[in-house]
Amino acid sequence: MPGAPPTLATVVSTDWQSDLRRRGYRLTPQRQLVLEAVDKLEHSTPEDILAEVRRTAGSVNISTVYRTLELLEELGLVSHAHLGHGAPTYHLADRHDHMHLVCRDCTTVIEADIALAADFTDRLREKFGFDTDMKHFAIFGRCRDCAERAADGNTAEDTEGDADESAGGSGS
Amino acid sequence: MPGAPPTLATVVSTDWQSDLRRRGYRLTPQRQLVLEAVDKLEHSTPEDILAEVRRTAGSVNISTVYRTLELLEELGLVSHAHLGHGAPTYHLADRHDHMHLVCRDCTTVIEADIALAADFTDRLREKFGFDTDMKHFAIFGRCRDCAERAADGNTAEDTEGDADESAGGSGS
DNA sequence: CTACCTGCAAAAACTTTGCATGGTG
DNA sequence: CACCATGCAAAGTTTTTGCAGGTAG
Repeated sequence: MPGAPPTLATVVSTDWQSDLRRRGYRLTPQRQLVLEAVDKLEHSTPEDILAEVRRTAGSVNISTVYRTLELLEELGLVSHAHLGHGAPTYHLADRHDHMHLVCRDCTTVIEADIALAADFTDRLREKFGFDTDMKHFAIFGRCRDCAERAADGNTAEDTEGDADESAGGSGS
Repeated sequence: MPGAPPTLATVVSTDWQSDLRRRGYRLTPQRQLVLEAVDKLEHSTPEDILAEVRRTAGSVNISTVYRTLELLEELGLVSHAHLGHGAPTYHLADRHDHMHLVCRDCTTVIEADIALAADFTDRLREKFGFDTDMKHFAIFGRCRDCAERAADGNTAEDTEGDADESAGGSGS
């Protein structure tokens, strides 16, 4: 590998392809495009990914996206998380060592370093022998703005975006 | 009802009915049965609840269960949690002030006191102003047994029960 | 009696599967 | 050129919605 600076895209595109081959899978444009879309979109549902992929290859089918995501996850390249009751969101496994704080009112997703949970996960390990992965499910609650709004004694339903009903991947 | 000892069932059946009426809703057998089923089953999916309700009223429809759960949640009587990627589980809002530690391998659900998360949630409040509800989403990870089994250097797929694929409510 | 509720059926949202064609290695 | 992967369509799950008749109050 001469000269190319190790951007994330490069890092990703370096060895996963041989890994695929080694395991008897094939390298296809669809698989590259799905991986790139996951990389680019950061927290995206299968539908989001399909839309992104179709900007380049319009004929790609949703079932291919599902099959590819499953494969890439098996290879350890991507992971998914549950941020709401809807579709799971996918992201590169490497980047993304953070938790998701999801606001129940406005759907906002705050990304927080998992180090913040270290004491907590230590305690769970001591007490239950439980080895915690804080990244897989959202941490649910209420963000500062919505908490203040609620405390302001107003009854306003305002934004009306029940996080649990639709925490897609649109917002960033 | 005079003299009845305040069992949980009694506590529940005391004032929610007047609350319903006060808000213009009606008291129906279906609603009572759904609430009782949620009480009895503890961590139950809509399907579980339907099955339980039908033991008494065989003609009740699944859509009534969904509508009723939504209503009861609005009234603050029940809550739901996401323990896997599948159906949410419902429980009485009063009882159930604990987190769910869900094992990714064997699907086991450990119930842990939320006090264990106090430091963690305090930190999230300080740092982000985020008011955390640890009960709404599962804490994902690996239980002691499965961790040991994995560490034992065996490659066994053994139990094979991907929690994320089907974390129902069976185990207690 | 009036309005809210329910059961039923159809639709919607999300995923999975079968099969014939096409492209990778 | 052998097989794996894809596109397409159909089916499977889970949840929501429209409607006509039923029932609580």
